[in-house]
Amino acid sequence: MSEYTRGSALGASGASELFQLLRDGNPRTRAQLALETGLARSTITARVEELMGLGLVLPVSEALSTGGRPPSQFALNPQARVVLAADLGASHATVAITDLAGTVLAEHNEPLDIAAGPVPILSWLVDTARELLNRLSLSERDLVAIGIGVPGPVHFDTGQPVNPPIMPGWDRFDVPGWVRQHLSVPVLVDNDVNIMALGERATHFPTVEHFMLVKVATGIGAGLISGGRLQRGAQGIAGDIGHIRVGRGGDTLCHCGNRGCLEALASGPAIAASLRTQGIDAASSTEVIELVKAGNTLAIQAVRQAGRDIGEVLSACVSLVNPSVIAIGGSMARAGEHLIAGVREVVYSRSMPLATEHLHIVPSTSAARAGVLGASALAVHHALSPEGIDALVGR
Amino acid sequence: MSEYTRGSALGASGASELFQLLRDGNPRTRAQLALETGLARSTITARVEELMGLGLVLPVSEALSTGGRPPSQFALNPQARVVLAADLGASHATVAITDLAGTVLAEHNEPLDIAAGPVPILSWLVDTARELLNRLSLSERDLVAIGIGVPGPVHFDTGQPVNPPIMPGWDRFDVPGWVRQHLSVPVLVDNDVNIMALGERATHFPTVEHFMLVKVATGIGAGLISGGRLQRGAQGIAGDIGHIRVGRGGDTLCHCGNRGCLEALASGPAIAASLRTQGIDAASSTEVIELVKAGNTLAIQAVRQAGRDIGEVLSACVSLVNPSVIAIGGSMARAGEHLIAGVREVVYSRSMPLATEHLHIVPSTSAARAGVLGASALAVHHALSPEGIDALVGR
DNA sequence: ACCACTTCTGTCAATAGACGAACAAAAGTA
DNA sequence: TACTTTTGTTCGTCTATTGACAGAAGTGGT
Repeated sequence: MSEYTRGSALGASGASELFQLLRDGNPRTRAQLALETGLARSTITARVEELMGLGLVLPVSEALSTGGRPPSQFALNPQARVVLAADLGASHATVAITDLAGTVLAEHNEPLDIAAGPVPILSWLVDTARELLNRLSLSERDLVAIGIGVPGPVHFDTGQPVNPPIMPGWDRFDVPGWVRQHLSVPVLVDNDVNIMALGERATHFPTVEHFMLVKVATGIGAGLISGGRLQRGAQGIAGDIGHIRVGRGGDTLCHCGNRGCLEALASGPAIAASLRTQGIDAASSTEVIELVKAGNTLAIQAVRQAGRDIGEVLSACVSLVNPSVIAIGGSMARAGEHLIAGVREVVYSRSMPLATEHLHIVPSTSAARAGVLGASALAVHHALSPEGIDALVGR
Repeated sequence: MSEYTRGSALGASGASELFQLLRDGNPRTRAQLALETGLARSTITARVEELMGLGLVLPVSEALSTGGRPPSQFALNPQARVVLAADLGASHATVAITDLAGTVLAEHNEPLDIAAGPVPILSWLVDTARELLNRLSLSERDLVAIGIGVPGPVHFDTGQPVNPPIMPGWDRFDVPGWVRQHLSVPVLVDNDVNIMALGERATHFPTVEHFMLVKVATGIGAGLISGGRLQRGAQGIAGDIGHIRVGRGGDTLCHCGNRGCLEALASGPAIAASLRTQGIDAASSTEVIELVKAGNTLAIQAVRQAGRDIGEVLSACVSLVNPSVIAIGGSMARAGEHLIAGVREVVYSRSMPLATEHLHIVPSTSAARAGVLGASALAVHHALSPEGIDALVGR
C-alpha cells in the first residue's frame, strides 16, 4: 500500500475557484477574469474550456471593442443543471424544480399534513420530484442538489429536525439519508423561516449582509442573516422571537406555557381571539385578513396593534444585530400595510437614530414563493460551492 | 511593460496555510501535518523549514515513540513577534505588549481623558509603545500589528470612529492612518465592548461559536460573536443593548432622550441614583459596589434588580441569536454574584428550555484585562492570518 | 481603401512546486 | 545484536502555471 494517503490538497483544485467569480451571473471576458483572479490568461483559457465542457459556462454576445479585437464573454449557464426545492408547511407543501439562477421551471403544490410522518411525506416528495423532472424532460443526472424547508427547528449539519413541536415522528429523523437513497445528490434541510430569509435575500437584496425576515402567521419566527451568513445559533434555534415577552403581554397565557409571549398577542390566531372578545366573529387568521380587507375598523386596529407588539420586539433585535433590511412575511403580512405600519411606528420611534437611519422595513414580496425560492437558493449555493463544483468535475 | 499584471494568485502561496494549523498552539509532528493538510511529508519538511527560518515555529520536545523512531514536534513560537494592544476607556487607558499567544509581556496604564482628542491620545500611545518596546529590549521590527479598543462605535473596515458620543474630535478620524505614520504595521480599531468579547472568548472559550459579552458599567453594551465571527452589524453598532426598553422602565428618562431604556435602570449610575431615592448616600458606581460588599441589603436588592432588568433584555437576545455562553463583565460585575444571579433568575425562567438547556451565564473572569487581551487577540488574529504571514514571508 | 495601432485569442516551451518512491537514521523490542 | 517500526531527507518525475509570441479582429487616421 502506498506510503501516502490520498487526501485532497489544501490548495484549491482547479476550475471551481474561477467559477465562484461567475456565480453572480455577470458575464466576463478572459482578461477580466485574469485580472480578478491574478492568474495568467492562458490558465483562464484552459479553465474556461473545462467549465464549458461541463456546460456550466456558456459564451454570450461579444463585448464592445475598446480599440482592439473585441473580447468574447462568458457567463454562468443557469440552465446547465437544476435543483429540487421543497417548502414543507404544516398543512401545505410546495415542490419546485429551479435552474441555477433560482428560476422556477416546474412547480407543484398541494395540501399535505406534515404530521403524517417523514416516510410518507418524503416518499411523496421523491415521487413528485421525478414527475416534475419528467414533465421537463430532464433526467436525474441533471439534478445536482435538493433543498428542503420544514416547519420546525433543524440541526443543519445533519439535516435532522430536533424537538419539532408540530412534526410528530420527525424528531431526529435522518432526512438527507433517507432522501439520498432515492435521489443520490446532496440534501440540505433547514427551518422554513430560515429558508424564507435566504429566498427573500437572494431574490431582492442579494448584496445586503445584515438581514432579517420575520414570518407572522400561526406562529411568529425570524430568519437572521448576519455578516452575510445565516445565523442558526448554538442549538439551531436562533430567530425564535415568538416567545419574547412584550410589554402589553401581561398575564396572557401562551401555548408554550409562559406568559406574555409575542406569539400570544400578535400571531394570526391571537388576533382572531382578541377580536372575538370584542364580539366580532373571527374564527381564523384568514377571516381576520378578510375583515381587514373589508375595511373593518376593529380588525384594522387589532392588526396594527399586533404590528406594534412585533415592533417592540424588533426594536430590541435592531439594537442587538443592527440589520439594514427587515422583511415582514407570512400570511398575516397579506393584511395590507396595517401590520407593517405598526411595526414601523414602534421601531422608528424607539430605536436609536443611528440604527434606524439606514434601516428599511419592507413587506416580503415573494410571499408564498419565498419558501421554495429559499430552498432553491440553499441548494444552489451548495451545488455551486467549490466542493460542489469539484464533485461535478469529478475530483 | 509586461503584458501580465502581477496580482497575487487565487491559490494560496506557501507556508501560510500550514501555519494556520499551528495557530492553536498545539505541537504537531511532520506526519500529523501531512495527514491534516493532505500534502506530502517532503513538502511539509520544506515549509516547516521556511517557518522555522522566520522563527515563527520552533521544535519542541520529542513525542513518544509508537514503536519506531520517535517523531520530532513543532509548535507555534509565541515569542517570535509581539503585538501592541491598547484599551482606551473614557477616562483610563491600558497599553500592553503581548506575544502571539496573548501573554502580556509589558503593560502600562494611566488615567487619560479620551476627550483630549485623537492626536494627543494617539501620540501618547505611540510614545508608550516605544517605551514598552525599549523596556523589553525589542525593536520596532518585532512588532507585527496593533489592536486598539475605543469607547464608541467604529467603522471597522476603515478604523474610523463614527458619531462617538463621548469622544469629541474623534468622529471619522483616520486612526490607522495616523498611527501607521509612526509605527508602520497594520492597525486594527474596534469598539471596546467588541474587543472585550474577543478577549474573553479567546482566553476562556476558544471553541465557542456563539458568544455574548455584556459590559455593565457607566453604560451597558454587548459584544456579539455569532457563527464564530464578531458581528458588527450594518452600521457597526450591533450589540447596543443599553437602549432596549424594559418592562420596569416606565417613564424613566434616559440620557439618550428616550424613556425606559435598560441603561436608565441598570447601569452603575442608575443603580446609585435609585439608592439615593431610598435615602442611601451612593454617589457613584464604585460606592454602590462598596455598599454591596459591606452587605447593605438595599444595595444588594438594587443590584439584583438591575440583574433582572438586564436578564429581561438578555432573554430576548437568547431567543434571537441562541448563544451558548453569555459572559457578564464591566465594573458592576465586580459586585459579587448578585448581578449575575438576577440575570440568571430571569433568563432561565423566561427563555425557551431548548435555548437555556446548554446556555452558560458566567462572570467575565478577565475583567479589567479583557479589553487589552481582546485588542491583542484582534491584532494577533490579523498578524497570523494567511495575508499577515504572507507579508512576513515577503510575498 | 489602406495602414498603423490596439486588444484579444490560442499555442507552446520553460519553469516552479509538489509528489512519491527510495533510502538513511533513530529509536524500541526480542 | 538483529529486527521492526516510524521518521527525516534526497531526488527524479510530473503537472499546472507561466510568459512570450504569432495570428485574429476590431478602431481610427490619412
